[in-house]
Amino acid sequence: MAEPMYRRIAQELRERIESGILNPGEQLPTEVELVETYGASRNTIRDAVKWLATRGLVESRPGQGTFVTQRFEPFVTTLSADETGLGGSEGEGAYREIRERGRTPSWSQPRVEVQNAPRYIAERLRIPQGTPVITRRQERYIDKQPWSLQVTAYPMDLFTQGATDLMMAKDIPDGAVSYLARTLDLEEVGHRDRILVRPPSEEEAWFFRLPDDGRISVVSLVRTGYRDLGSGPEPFRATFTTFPADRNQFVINSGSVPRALAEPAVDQHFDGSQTSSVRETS
Amino acid sequence: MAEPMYRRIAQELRERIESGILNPGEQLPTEVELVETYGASRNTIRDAVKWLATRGLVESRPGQGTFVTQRFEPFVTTLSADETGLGGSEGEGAYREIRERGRTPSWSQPRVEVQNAPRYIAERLRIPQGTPVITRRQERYIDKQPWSLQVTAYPMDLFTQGATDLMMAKDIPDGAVSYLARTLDLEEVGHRDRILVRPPSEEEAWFFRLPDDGRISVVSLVRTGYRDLGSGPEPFRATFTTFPADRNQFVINSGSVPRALAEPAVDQHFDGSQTSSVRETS
DNA sequence: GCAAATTTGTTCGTATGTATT
DNA sequence: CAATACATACGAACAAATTTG
Repeated sequence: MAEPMYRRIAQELRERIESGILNPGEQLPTEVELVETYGASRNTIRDAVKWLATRGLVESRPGQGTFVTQRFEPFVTTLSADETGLGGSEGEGAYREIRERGRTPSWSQPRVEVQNAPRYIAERLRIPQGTPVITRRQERYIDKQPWSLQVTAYPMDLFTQGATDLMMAKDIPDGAVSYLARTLDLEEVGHRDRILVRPPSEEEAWFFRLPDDGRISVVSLVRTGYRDLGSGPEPFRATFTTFPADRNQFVINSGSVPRALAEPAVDQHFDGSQTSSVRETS
Repeated sequence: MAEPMYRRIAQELRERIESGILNPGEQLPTEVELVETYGASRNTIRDAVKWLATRGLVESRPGQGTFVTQRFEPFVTTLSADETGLGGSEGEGAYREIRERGRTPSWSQPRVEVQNAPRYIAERLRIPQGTPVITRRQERYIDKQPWSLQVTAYPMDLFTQGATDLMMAKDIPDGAVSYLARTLDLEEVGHRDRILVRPPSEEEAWFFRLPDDGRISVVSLVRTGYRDLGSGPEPFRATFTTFPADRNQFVINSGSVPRALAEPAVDQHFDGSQTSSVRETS
């Protein structure tokens, strides 16, 4: 009796899902059917289903029913560019990687804005909060599915000094970094990537069609690009890219590694091998 | 009337939390108090509180009350080792980074096991599933708080060929990679990191004290190390490290970047600037 | 295009159990 | 042991979304 009834029901449904009796996309019995099957009240059945829904095992749709959640096939992005410029998560290298993997990239026209740097930009560019910066924002798709949201922030200086295309709401085909190299003789001597995981913003949840309970996080990739004016590396751009965490993986190569593009890893927990006994979710 | 009552109540409580009227760790009014405040039934109040709990804003404790969730200060791990070997997420480099940041690392004695390679190991080492491998497993702490779980798998060959310490349940002070270099003249010519985000296993949820609803994911870092026997890079070890996603960030340096260790980034969404109107969570 | 049937969503009331102080 | 606070469970009614006839 330690286990409450709604949990026992949830467990049993869970086993039916994990053993493959109920396949992804399939409909669960309706609430009324479950009431009859388990001899519990409808509220208790609903508690059980909600327990499963919270854990992402099922999704309920009003007027239709409750369905086993569909998993996405993960997409792999290589953060380190190789000698040929393949990968790197940005610009043409990223799109080439997608094509190399047999899929089709597409992207929106950039939206350009001058805004007063909020904290997360100011910190990266080492400027006071509120300083005007140019931001270029783009939605990126794979096979027409929303894949990532990208925003890059540049100090206004770069525009003043002649990089006028930064303010144009059109693609820079060879990438903004090489445009800046061409135009201002500005060389990116290095960059630093930060990776963090956080709940989606409303905009992100909407764009990626994530459930509105924040259960699925986004991976936020922040790349700061540095130039050197003689006194050490100084940031001149910050790129913020977000990816839904449930269908993206990232790869970083270092030194000599196999030539082939990395395949998705099995997205699977490595539990305590044979050590752990049948410990159930308590 | 479009918005159900429990959502309006949840919204109002949420605003009280986000505006700082209710601070992290503080207790919410009890259910009975909320019943009086909002003139709703206790079940409706509970629905509102559950809505907040699902999103990780509050946590309920039986017999005590409901409290605003405490956030952790993020810890930053540098995945790319610098010239001095600082960082790199493994072995002494990782512990040096922790000390450099003014915190204290500790770790468990490794647990060594010979097990039949499950799929996620077999795929990395490119061996058939079920082949025996040596696994070394370690818990790692920062300031006594659980920080990460690490498992490294090696092919049995390495042991057979003389790397007998791999099977000893004691620390290899300078790291297993340099031990293998010393003993077998095995050079790691490169490695590939994979980063993915997934719900915690039961063991992980327990070790990291994560809520049991799987709301907080773990970041899984998979590093495959390669050697070269003349026919291109071949994997000889696979290290799986998991970190709770809500309190860890990762940094990868490339080229010339500032010397100082990277500080945590503001873990904050960049919403559609001024574009988005007052769209509420629907 | 509409009405009926189906299915989940919201809300109330009530009673009892369990954990903590 | 008593008081407090959240957890579980039942029953009932009506609302809202969707599909079907």
